[in-house]
Amino acid sequence: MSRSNPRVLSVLERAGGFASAQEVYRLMQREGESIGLTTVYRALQSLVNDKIVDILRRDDGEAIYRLCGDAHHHHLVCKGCGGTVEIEGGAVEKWAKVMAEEHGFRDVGHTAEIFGLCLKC
Amino acid sequence: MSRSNPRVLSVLERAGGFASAQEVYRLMQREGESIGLTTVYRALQSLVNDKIVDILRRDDGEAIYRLCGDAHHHHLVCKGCGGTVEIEGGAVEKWAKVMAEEHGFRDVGHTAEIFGLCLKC
DNA sequence: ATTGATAATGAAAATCATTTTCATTTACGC
DNA sequence: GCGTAAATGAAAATGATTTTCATTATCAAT
Repeated sequence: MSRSNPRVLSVLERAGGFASAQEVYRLMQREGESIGLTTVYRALQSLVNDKIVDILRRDDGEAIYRLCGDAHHHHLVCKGCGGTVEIEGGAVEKWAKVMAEEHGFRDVGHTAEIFGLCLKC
Repeated sequence: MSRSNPRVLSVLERAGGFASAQEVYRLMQREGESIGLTTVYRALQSLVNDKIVDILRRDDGEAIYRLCGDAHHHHLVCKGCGGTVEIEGGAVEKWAKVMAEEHGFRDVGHTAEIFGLCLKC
């Protein structure tokens, strides 16, 4: 019953542990892998069930799948050129943990992103 | 240019300050108000621009619009029931500011959300 | 009141991610 | 080989949201 297709997992890893179903599909196509979009969705769903990946939502509502246990980082995104810088987020981790505990939430994750204009833009 | 339809705002208030566009539309229909779905979307979008309502996402990706005070805050969202708690984010504000400065970014904003399971779920 | 410009409206069509259907193929135990 | 259950994927369906575009309301200036 496990449809956790290893090829899909591998692509997600190579994508930096962060991608939408559509992106995973496009990546595999570009690499010449033969796979259907349906299978990508099913594999990702299965990985979520197995708690190997986390599902979250982008601002536009598209689902993005993130490897669990990924030492996760945050992004500084430039609104001008779209460039991103990975940044350290210790303060955020702590904040999320404290806030969740304070309200009795469990099984918590978080997202945090900073956007602005970089030096060049 | 302000399309912040007061009828839509009123419905959102009466809905407990929390509803999706589709729900607002259905509510207004039920109350015999004549309005188009498109207008509901535009009104809500306008209210978001005017920072009168907040937009966030349900687990299924549907956008929900929520009345908010002017104070910039963050959300603790339950993956189970969709309930949200407004939380204090001083630590995040500081973090965002420091990180942006460190990389020479200007005109910065940020998003930060914590999600998990609340006590009841 | 009439005209004209501008903004608002909403029905219908388009878009796009995601899910479902279903016929076909693959894998595996016998 | 044979049969069965799982996996696959193309195509259709779904559902929220956006776009298009023709119509209507608003309102200031005459």
